[in-house]
Amino acid sequence: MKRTDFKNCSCAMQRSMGILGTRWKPIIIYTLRDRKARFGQLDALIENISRKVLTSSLKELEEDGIILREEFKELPPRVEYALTEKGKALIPIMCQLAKWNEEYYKEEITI
Amino acid sequence: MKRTDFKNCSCAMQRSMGILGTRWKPIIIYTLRDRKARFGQLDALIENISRKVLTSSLKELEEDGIILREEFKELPPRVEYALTEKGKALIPIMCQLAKWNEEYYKEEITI
DNA sequence: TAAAGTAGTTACCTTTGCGTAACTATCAAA
DNA sequence: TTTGATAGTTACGCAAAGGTAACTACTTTA
Repeated sequence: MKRTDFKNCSCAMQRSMGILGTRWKPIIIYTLRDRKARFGQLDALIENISRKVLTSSLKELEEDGIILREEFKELPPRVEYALTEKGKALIPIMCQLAKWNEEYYKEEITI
Repeated sequence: MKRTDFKNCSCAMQRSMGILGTRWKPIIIYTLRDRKARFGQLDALIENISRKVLTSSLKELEEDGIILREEFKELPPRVEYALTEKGKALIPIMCQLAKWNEEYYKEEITI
C-alpha cells in the first residue's frame, strides 16, 4: 500500500500514519513546536538529519497542510517554516511521545 | 542513520521514532488498545496489512518491550499479543493521533 | 575579484519497509 | 487419508526512505 493510499483509508489511524508514519517527520514537527525556523536552523537543530531528507519532508508536510513555508524576498533569501493550525494541534501529542520515551528510557538505565 | 541508532540518540523524540517511526507499528498498537489479540485476529482487524509485515512488526515491538507474546500450548496452537505497561502508556497518545485526523479529515470534506 | 552566507537541488546509491504468494508444522475431525 | 484451522516463515522483488556529496543562484562583504 502506498503512502497516498493510507491517506484515503477508512481508518483514522491509518490516515494519520499516511501523513506522519516516517522516522523524521514527527521530529521535524516536534522541533517546530515552540518556534518558527529557517531551513538552515532546522538542519542545525535536528541532529543527524540530512538536507535532502529535510527538503523532501518539508515539502510533503507542506502538501499535507502541517507546515507553512513563508518566503521573504530579502537578500540573502530567508525562508521560514512554521506549523499550521493542523500542525499545532499535534504539538501536545508530539510532546507526550517524547515524554513517554524519557520515562521508560530512564527506567531501563536505573534497573 | 539506522533504526538502532535512533534508539540511542540523545533526543527523546528521536528515540521514540526509533521504536515507532513506521507506517504500521502505531496502527498495531492502536489495535491492541482495548483487547488482546491473536495473530489471525490482528491480520483480520487491520485492513490491508500483510502477514509478513505483521510478523516482523510484532517481533520488533516485542524486542522493544511494547508488546508481550503469550504462547499457549494448545491444539491448534494459540498465541496472544498484548501491550506491556510501556505499550499501554502509548494508548492515550495513539487515540489522540486518530482523533486528530478525524477532526481535520472532517474539515477537509465539509469545506 | 574572491569568499561567504542562505536555501536549497541534483545525482547516485544503499537500506528499509512493504507486498505477494507459496510453503511449513501440528493435530483433530471427517 | 484428506481437509481444515492456527500461526507463522520464506523467497522474491519493488518502492519509499534515507545518506553523501557536489553543485546552483543570488548578493554582500572583504
